Amino acid sequence: MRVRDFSRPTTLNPDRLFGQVAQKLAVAIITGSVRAGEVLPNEDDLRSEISVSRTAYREAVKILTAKGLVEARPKSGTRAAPRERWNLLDPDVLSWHFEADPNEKFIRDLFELRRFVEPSAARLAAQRRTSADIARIEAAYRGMADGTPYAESTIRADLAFHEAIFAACQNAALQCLSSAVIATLQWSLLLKTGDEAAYIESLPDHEHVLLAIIDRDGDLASARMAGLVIDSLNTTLASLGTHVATETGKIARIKHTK
Amino acid sequence: MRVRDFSRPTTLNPDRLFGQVAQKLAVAIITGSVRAGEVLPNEDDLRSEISVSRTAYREAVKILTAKGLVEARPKSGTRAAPRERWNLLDPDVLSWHFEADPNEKFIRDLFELRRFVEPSAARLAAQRRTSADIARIEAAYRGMADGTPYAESTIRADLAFHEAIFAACQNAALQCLSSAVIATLQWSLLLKTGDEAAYIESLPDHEHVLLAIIDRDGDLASARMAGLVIDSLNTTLASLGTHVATETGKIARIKHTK
DNA sequence: CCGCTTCTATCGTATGACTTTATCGTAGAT
DNA sequence: ATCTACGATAAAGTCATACGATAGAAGCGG
Repeated sequence: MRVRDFSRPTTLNPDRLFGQVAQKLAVAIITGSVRAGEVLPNEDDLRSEISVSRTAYREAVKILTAKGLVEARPKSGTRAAPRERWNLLDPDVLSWHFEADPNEKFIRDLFELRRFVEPSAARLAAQRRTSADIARIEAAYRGMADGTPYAESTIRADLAFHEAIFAACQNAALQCLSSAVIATLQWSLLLKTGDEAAYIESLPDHEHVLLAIIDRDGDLASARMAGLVIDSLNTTLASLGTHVATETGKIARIKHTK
Repeated sequence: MRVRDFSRPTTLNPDRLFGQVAQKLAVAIITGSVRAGEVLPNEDDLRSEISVSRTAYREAVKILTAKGLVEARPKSGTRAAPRERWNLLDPDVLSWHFEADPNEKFIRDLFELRRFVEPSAARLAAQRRTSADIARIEAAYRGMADGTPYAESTIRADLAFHEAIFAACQNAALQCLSSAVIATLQWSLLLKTGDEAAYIESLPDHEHVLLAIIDRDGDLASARMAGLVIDSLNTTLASLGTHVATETGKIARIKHTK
C-alpha cells in the first residue's frame, strides 16, 4: 500500500484472501507488468509466491473479469484485457490505480471528465437540494475550512464536500460518477501536498459554490464549480510538471515526495 | 431474454454456468424481487431450480459483489446491497436492466447524464478527431440513413454513431460512459419503436453533428448534440407516457409491444 | 432480567477428480 | 501442395467434499 486511499469502503473485502489476490493481479495489470498477454501465473504463482488454493485464485479472477481487467477463455488461458475494456470508472479499479505510479494522461482524462460532469452536478444540486443536503455540504465545508491543509480529516472533508453535491442531485446514474470525481480529487490532493497556498485559495471557491447552491442558483453554481475544477486542474498539472521535472524516471513517484 | 441487447459483447460469458446464475440473481435484485434482505436461495435454489454446485454459485456471487449488487460479509450472510452501492454504469448491470420492466426514473436519470456528457464528448470529438474517426462516424451515419427505421442493422448503426464519437475523444475515462449512453439509446429506441416519424426527424440532427465534427467546430457540435439529446428525450418520454397510459400495470411492458 | 456459554449457520479456503471447450498439430484426402 | 478432418492436449469450468473460523442466535445459569 503506497498511498492512503480515503474513498468510500470498497465493495471488495481486502481482509480476505481472494481480495488480496485480486488486488495483486489488478495492480500487475494496471502497472503494465502484465501486458495483454497471458496471466499465466496460474499454477506457477500458486506454488511459488503465495501458496494460494485454486479456489481463491479463481474467485479473484472472477472479480477481475467482472471489472473487465481480464478475459478468461477455456483453452487459450486467462489473459489481461486491453485497456479499452477496463471499467475505469469502477471504484475498485480507480482505487487500484493508486497502487501504481501516477499516469499523467489518465489523470488528465479524469480531470476532463470531472470538468464536464461536476459543474452540471452542481447545477442540479442547486435546483434540487433539500435542507438536509445543505447541512451536509456545509458541514463538509466547515471541515475543510477548520482543518489544517492536507491533514487526513481535511482531505476527508474535501471529498465529502464533492460527494455531498452529487448526493443532492437525486440522480442514481450521475452519482456513480462521484467515485471517479473522488479519485480525481485524491490524485489532485496527493500531487499538490505541500502547496498550502493552492489549498487556501481554493477555500473561497468552495464557499462560493456552497452559497450558490443555497441560493438555488443553478447557473452560478455551475459556473463556480467549473472555475474550481479548472483551478484545481491547473495547480495539479503544475505540481505534476514539477514532479516530472525533478524525477528521472518516467513519471513522478509521488509517494516518495510525501 | 425479453429484449434484444445490441450493446457490445459483455465481459461476462453467458454460456458458462456461473454467468447464467449471476444474471439470474442480478435480475432478481434489480427487479426488486430480492430486497436488501438476504440472498440465501443458496441451498434452496441449488436443489430446486437448477442444481448448481457451490463453486458456480460462489463465482456468480463474486461477480455480483464486484459490481456492487451484493455484499457478502464473513458470517452474517450474503445480502442484496442497497441501490446506492450498485455500479449502475457497469455495462453488465446496465444490460441486466433490460431484463426488467423499464424504470422511468432510471431512464430519466440516464438521459440526464447523457445530456451532460454527450455534448461535451461531441465537442472533444470535433477538436481531436482524426480522419479515421470521421470515416467511422460517417459510416455509422450512412447505416442509419440507408437502413429501415428500427431494423436491427439500423439500430446498430445508431449505437455505432454515438460510440464512434466517444472513441474520437481520446479519453479513456470518458469512453467508459459510452456504455451508459448506448444503454440509454437502446431504451429510447425500444420505447419509440414504431414511431417512424421521430426516427426520420432525428436523421438530419445526426448529420449536422457529423458535419460540425468534420468542420472541427466544437461549440457547434456540442450545441447540436445537446439538441439531439433533448429531442430524443422528449420523444422518448412521450412514448413512455403513451405506454404508461395504455397499460394497466406499473410501467409499460415494452417487450410486448415489439 | 442480564450476562455468559454453547451451538449453529454460513462464509472462506483447500483439494482432487471429472467435464467441457477450443486450439493446434498431424494425418489423410483431394 | 493445399485443404480438410480428426484427435491429442491444455486450460478453464464444474462438481463434490471437507475443514476452519466466526457472527449471531439460542440456551443456560446466575
